[in-house]
Amino acid sequence: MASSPDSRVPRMEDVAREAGVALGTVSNVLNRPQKVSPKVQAKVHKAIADLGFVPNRAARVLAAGTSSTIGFVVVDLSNSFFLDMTRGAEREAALHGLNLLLANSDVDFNRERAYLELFAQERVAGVLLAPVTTSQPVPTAIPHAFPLHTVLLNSDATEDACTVGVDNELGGYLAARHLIELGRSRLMFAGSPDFARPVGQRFAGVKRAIDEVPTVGLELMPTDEVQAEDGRAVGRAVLDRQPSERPDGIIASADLLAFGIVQAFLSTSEVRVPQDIAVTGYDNNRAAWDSGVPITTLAQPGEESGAVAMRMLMDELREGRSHVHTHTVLSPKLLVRESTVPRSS
Amino acid sequence: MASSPDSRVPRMEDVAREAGVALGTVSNVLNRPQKVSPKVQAKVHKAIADLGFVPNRAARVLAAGTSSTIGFVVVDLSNSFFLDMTRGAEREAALHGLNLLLANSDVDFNRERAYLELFAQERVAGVLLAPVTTSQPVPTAIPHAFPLHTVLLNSDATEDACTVGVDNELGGYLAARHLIELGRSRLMFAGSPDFARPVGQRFAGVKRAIDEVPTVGLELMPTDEVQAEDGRAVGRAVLDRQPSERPDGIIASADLLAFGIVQAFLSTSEVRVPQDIAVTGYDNNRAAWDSGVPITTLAQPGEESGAVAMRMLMDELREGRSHVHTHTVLSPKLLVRESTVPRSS
DNA sequence: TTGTAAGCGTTATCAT
DNA sequence: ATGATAACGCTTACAA
Repeated sequence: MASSPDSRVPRMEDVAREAGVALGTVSNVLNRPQKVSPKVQAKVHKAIADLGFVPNRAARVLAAGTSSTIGFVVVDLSNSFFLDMTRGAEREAALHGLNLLLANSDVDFNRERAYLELFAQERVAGVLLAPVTTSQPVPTAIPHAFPLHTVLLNSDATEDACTVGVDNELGGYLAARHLIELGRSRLMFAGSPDFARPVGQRFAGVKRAIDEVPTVGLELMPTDEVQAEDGRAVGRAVLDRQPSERPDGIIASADLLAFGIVQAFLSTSEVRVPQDIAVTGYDNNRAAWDSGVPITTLAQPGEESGAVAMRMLMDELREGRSHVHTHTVLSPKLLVRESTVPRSS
Repeated sequence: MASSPDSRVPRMEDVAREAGVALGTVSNVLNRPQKVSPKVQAKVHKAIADLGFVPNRAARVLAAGTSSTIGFVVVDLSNSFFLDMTRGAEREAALHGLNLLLANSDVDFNRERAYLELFAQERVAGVLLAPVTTSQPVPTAIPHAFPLHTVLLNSDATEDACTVGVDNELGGYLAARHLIELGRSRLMFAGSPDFARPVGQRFAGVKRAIDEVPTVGLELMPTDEVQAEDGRAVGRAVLDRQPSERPDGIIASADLLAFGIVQAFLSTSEVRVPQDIAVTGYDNNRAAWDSGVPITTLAQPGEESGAVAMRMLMDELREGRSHVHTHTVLSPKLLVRESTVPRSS
């Protein structure tokens, strides 16, 4: 048998023949409809439908030298902050006829690099990167010397790329300020400032707020990670102390951490939240929503980050050589819930 | 100016020249290393590194006619069941040198179709699809007559494609059976069997269990959606009744629903969970984990679904014309937690 | 291993 | 609009 006689994938040439027009006309119908009369367009579209023609993007990218897809490498899709970013980016991309493809690095630096490499090979128009964060100042932005237009999300300003970040120092400050205004004076910060750069920044903000009020003290309670389990450990450690030795306000560096802390307290009747100890989280992570006691947190503008980043990327693509990297810093918003202020009803 | 004199993107030809070998040899080094001597390979790799050469996949796909990337269109990445699928699929793909790109349809049928179309245009090797579920028997599997190898996840068997699903009827049965064995006899099913096919199947399973025991009654409590808010509404409705009119066991068709129900009960002291009313959820969704009272649920094998689906897809790709669609049904597992059985300690 | 060359399915340009 | 044709960057086959 020479080759299956059936169903070869139709090409533009086949569509042209079927519609009785020139190949170039089919291409025009698809890419520059305004250059083709409505009657001819109709014929072409009918032929496309009849044949089940699906344009070949590989050929398109190769010939045109440009792609209309954007790649987004995300550090952790299970965190709603990052998932929200993809929503914002996607919405913005759709407005401009761009497609968004996702890759989950899952907090694995090697996978992050592999996906960036993949997108580079695919010659996507550009990439959005919410990088694996470490305690390093700059997250080793773009791996190879390849001209891959990249916007960094949830990142600090760097010379290598446009960035959009959230003011973590401010977030820490707002959390501490909130507790201080509620009259708390023995604060505890749960989390390790060295764990990741954002955590260190939040801690710095907390310290700034504390330094403004001499009567307020701060204690650091390091944790291994920032999961609920680590929070429960913190909670138990606090419960093991004499009541007079306990803090009256805890600033957790992540929602899941706060969640675990609250959970540990709720499992006993020794400590009431927030009456005895108020607790704040960070991220407004839906995975920690609606816990027994809703947790006061700092909402990170996820969708906005994604949308802003996508716009910055489009600017960069449009500007070409004359482009100068820019940096946007968005502000977190304090969401007061029952873990710091009892329900008023 | 003719064209920017600087940094043109290097091609294989440039690598070949730099390394002092033939173009075909560079291609071989990349695709069939065993055909090239180690010494030459080293030279080529050095040239690739020096030039910062990044192979062009568009050209590769076009020339070879095959791609090594798989597209995965996911209905709802915020549900950990589906996110787990992507992890399983990715792990399996990586084992065989395939890349996995994600697209989030976000429960939007139009976006689902658009992404499938995109993957078809990209000529990916195949696609995995966790479709938007409706109450229709078959989720209008593959949109166009294009030969896009597709495996459906979280789906019932269909003639059009390979599928891997989870036995929802069994899940409903196991949940009801569990409550019955705990001595509950006035059961309530929260959720609308018509909302989506899986819900209807879970309800059928519940009925089967109920029918096996004449002394147990079942009541249906429809909801609009399956979110925490709908659960709170169910909880309030139950609380509004006389205690004697209340169920002693509630089977929620989703974790968030169960979550809302439990929350409503916890906010009063009228009903204790599980002593007065036991509650089960469905999905083992991490978004509902670690609630005040951990919720008994049916864990869906997410990672396994993804891995199995990817393997089925690879079989399909390998078998070509002789392929016959197959169907796998995985079983959910009952995870007993405190919303049905009080902590033993 | 080399060197050559025929595709792969588009885009884009040209004169008609 | 047409018809023809040169890219685009790679894979693959072939003869040397």
